[in-house]
Amino acid sequence: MAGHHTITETERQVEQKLGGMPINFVATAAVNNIFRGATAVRNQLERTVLRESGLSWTAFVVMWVVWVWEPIETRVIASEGGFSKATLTGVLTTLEARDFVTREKSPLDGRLVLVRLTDSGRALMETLFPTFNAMEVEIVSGLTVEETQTLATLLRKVTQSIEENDVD
Amino acid sequence: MAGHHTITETERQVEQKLGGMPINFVATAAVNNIFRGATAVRNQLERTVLRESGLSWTAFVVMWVVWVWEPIETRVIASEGGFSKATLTGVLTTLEARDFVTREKSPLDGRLVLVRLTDSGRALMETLFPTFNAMEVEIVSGLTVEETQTLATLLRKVTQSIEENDVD
DNA sequence: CCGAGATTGTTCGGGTACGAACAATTAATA
DNA sequence: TATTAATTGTTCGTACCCGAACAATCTCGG
Repeated sequence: MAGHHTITETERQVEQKLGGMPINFVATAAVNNIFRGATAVRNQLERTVLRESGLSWTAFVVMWVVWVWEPIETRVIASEGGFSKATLTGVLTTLEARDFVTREKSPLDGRLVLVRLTDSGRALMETLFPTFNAMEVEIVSGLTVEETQTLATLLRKVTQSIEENDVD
Repeated sequence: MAGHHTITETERQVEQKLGGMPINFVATAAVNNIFRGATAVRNQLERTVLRESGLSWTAFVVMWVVWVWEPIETRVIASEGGFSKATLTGVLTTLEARDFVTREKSPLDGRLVLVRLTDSGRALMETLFPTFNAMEVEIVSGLTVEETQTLATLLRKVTQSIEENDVD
């Protein structure tokens, strides 16, 4: 399913479209695969483990961060999860309506909102996370432990490099 | 900005939440980093090169696939891009309204729809892709060429493994 | 021929996803 | 202590994003 065309086939086509323009296909391949991998992983997890609980990927990430660090400020959740605060507002509203989390104003800083899991949310994560982790293991089962660690390290380098440049 | 908490800190918290349950943190780290990396890469490209052209990430991917392979059937675009056909319908409608692509029924199979770039769409890609590629190069600039290739290879393995299991 | 079954793109409904504008609150500065 | 500046979460508008249901179309056994 991963693409009907081979890589060299695609490269040949692109080179032809651009005449002699120098294109770095190694960089293109890496970026392409990051995104294709992320989509595949996300869809796989949403279609299997998350399906029965009715959580989207993002909702699960929010639940996980809150579960580990509660009480936690919303700005930290957004930063930790890698999405915007506007997105987080919507997801938190959904999770609150399903009685998985609660929102409360910080007593020390009126601008901040603290998020906690409800008992029901905590119970969900205690059964969901082990199942989720089992699927994560299956997802990287084609890689050795060393390769899995290398993958994580390389991706962390890319992410850090982007986020450092962002500050400029 | 990539997370206020260190990895070991998080692992300690999770282990405490789950008592003695065996969790594979290497798999978790890999999956986390795939997704954080993809989000960072996508946002970076959307905020820089894609911004001025008014294309979203997905719209660009569609444009790119069509540019390389036109005329192309919509089902191939969806498969190649890694998103659902429902998503593609919406994106194609947007791109058609902006006069970047055209849709036409296949003369051989009435169920299929063939997509092509307009002259305007082709002109856009010819100037946009080199710029896009330059940013891709910058994104992986923290990695050596060998590391970049390794990253692509490992991600391809993960994606393939998922998509092979999907068929079952 | 023909009807059951498979395939394709669209529609629909609900849930993200983002930037920009906003009001509330706190911090910084004179 | 005022007044400006910075920070935070929400709202708004627009654009994805997916699964499920659907109509149109093709396939293939009989």
